[in-house]
Amino acid sequence: MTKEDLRIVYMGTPDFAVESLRALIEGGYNVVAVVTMPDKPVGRHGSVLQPSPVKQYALEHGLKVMQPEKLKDPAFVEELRSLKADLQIVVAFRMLPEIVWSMPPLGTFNAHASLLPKYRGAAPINWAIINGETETGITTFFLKHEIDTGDIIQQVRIPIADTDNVEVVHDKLMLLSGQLVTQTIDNILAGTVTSIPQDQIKDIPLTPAPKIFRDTCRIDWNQPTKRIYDFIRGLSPYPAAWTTLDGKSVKIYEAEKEIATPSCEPGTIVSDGKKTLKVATADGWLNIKTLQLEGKKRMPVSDLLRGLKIQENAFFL
RNA sequence: CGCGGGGUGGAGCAGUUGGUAGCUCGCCAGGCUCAUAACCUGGAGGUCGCAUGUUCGAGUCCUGCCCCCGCAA
Repeated sequence: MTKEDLRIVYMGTPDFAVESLRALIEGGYNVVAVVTMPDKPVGRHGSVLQPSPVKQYALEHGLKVMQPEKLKDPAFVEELRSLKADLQIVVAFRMLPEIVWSMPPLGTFNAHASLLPKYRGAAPINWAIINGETETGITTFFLKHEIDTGDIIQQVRIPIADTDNVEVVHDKLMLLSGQLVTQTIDNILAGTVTSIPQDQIKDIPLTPAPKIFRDTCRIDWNQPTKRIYDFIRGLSPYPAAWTTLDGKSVKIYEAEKEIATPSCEPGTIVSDGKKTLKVATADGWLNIKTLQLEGKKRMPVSDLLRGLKIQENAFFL
């Protein structure tokens, strides 16, 4: 079978998933349909429905788009079956029922943004950075019942620099995932795939990467500098670590570590009123560089300090 | 029609009960200095988001619209 004959159904939703779809289309693969989330309201006020990034790309390229409300819906399953796909590929989508992933003869594989079995779950990039990992990567694996536990096909790894935030790592992995997806297909076609069960990989702590909610993003200034530093970059630019000042929320996007013994309570703000604003932690300081006050735009600390007068004993909570 | 904050010279903000705009910076010119995110002097730059009204007169009040942001999804 050649790649032109191979009938592929692609499933994905956000920007991250567009890159792999693009790699397929530009690589001349035969994508017979794209499955993505139904249009959802986006934004503050309206009930305006937004198509997912994957749907937008698919439409621009004249691909068939399916947006089932429920993946177990018989009508959807029937339509999927009628496509006679040989292979299904999932990137940043959602949990699939067995009836769907077990359908194609060659199976269904997923590209996941971590070095499985580490960081199984919805937010692998965030958690890898939050936990101070120095490397991560992309893993392709065949789907099975439990999420992100399938047999591993291929992996690529990249280093995480101490200064990388989610945006940087996300973009790198996004590009890599496109390459790995096409490589994986080629290997499947060539019959050179030897997938290995994840439980054969020993001596690795199974750090989970669950979906992140707002409560999780609140900064605890009683933590050590390094922990908070990783926490901030692991949530930047989205969903963003936050704290409060005078009862208002403040998102912090960028900070620098400063080693120096704190002489005051964690959370205490020290500022020269011009260029710098630093906060005491359990064992040092964090020099805040970029932040955003509730109702304001994101801005550098120096901009903020031109207008806002920090009080003498101000502190973050 | 989900709740809320905001749109004022290049940046961030003030502007009291309506009477044509101010602060901290930046910028330009000059001065001082070995030097500085230093200091001094002078200067340019705003039809106060848009459009309607009310008024002798509106950034400041009414109405409509556009845009930005926080929460919630």
